[in-house]
Amino acid sequence: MKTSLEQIVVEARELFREHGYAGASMQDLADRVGLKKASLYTRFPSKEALVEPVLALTLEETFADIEGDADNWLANYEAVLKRIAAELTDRTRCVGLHLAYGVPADAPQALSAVQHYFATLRNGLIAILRHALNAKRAATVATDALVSLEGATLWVVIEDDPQPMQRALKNLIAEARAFEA
Amino acid sequence: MKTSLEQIVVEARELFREHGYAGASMQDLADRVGLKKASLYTRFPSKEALVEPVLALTLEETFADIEGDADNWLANYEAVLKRIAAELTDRTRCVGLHLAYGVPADAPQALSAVQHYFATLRNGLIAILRHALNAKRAATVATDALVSLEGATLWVVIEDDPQPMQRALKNLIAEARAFEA
DNA sequence: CCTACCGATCGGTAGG
DNA sequence: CCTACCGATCGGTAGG
Repeated sequence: MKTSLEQIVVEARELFREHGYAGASMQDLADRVGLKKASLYTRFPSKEALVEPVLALTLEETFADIEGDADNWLANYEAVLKRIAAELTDRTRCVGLHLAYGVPADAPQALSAVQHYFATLRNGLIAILRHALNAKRAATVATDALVSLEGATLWVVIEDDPQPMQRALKNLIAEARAFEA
Repeated sequence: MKTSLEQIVVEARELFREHGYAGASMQDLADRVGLKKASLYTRFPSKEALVEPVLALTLEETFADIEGDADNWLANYEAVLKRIAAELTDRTRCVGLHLAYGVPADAPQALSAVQHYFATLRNGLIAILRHALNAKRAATVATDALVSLEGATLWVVIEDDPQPMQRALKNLIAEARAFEA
């Protein structure tokens, strides 16, 4: 059975999420997808080059089937937040955050992939919120929404406690409902 | 000049903060403190054993000169939150969060040190808040305060933007002031 | 897509 | 507190 690119990216994401950039090894990745390590290098030129597709896939999943210009912005906003929260709770850690913390300064491609990931995530939320808020307010609300969801992963990681995440999600949704004039 | 234990712990913390558990190497640590790697092992039996003192030192700094039973709880609460926020902004990353994400499952001493760190941090905040709130409410408020401060490190790390952290701090302090009857 | 290998580095230890 | 070393593993490559 052929090993697809997506299969490799999915497994790489799992490794980055669990072990961080430094802790994820190309040998582990090869074992997971059933290839020899050298064969990975026919698809990806380096470990660093895996970061961009890993985060691109995650963005795709987060915004799949979200119509940015529909006027049911509240439903879209709720859907995206719920997806993010569910992902962080089910998978325990946030790949993006783990990479933001762990990608070394001498991996510029990976660094900019991480920046782009969070910028796109935030911009996606801003675009939805713009239907109810002005630009400045939408930016603040989107930024703080990501702050509380990412921060809440802490308790999932260390105590296996999803309650802070659920509380954050509930508060964010309640806040958004109040925006509807 | 003798290399003190504290010097080693301080530098180990810097390495864990910057590179995470897996990315921090004992050789780097030895170079930083001016010892040969083997000499580190006369003080600490393993890399894993560094985690506990690193986090203990951080807790000490966070709660230094805070009198838990004074009735100026609001000043204490503000002081502790400001210290945490300043530390996270100045040093860019949170050691505790980086370790929470990165400590491997086969390092049980380190894992429990991380759990203990966040439990103690939260309990310290709860003890202060108990002067104004009941137990359940104090626990929720303390947990969510840590969530927003830790989450705000994201933007410090990736965009070098301290504003979400400042906003989180301001909101938490405003919230606390409202608790005063 | 493989076998086989590279130099570098990892955490940790022997022995003084 | 050092020199010198251990086996294991790292990211990556040569050559087919």
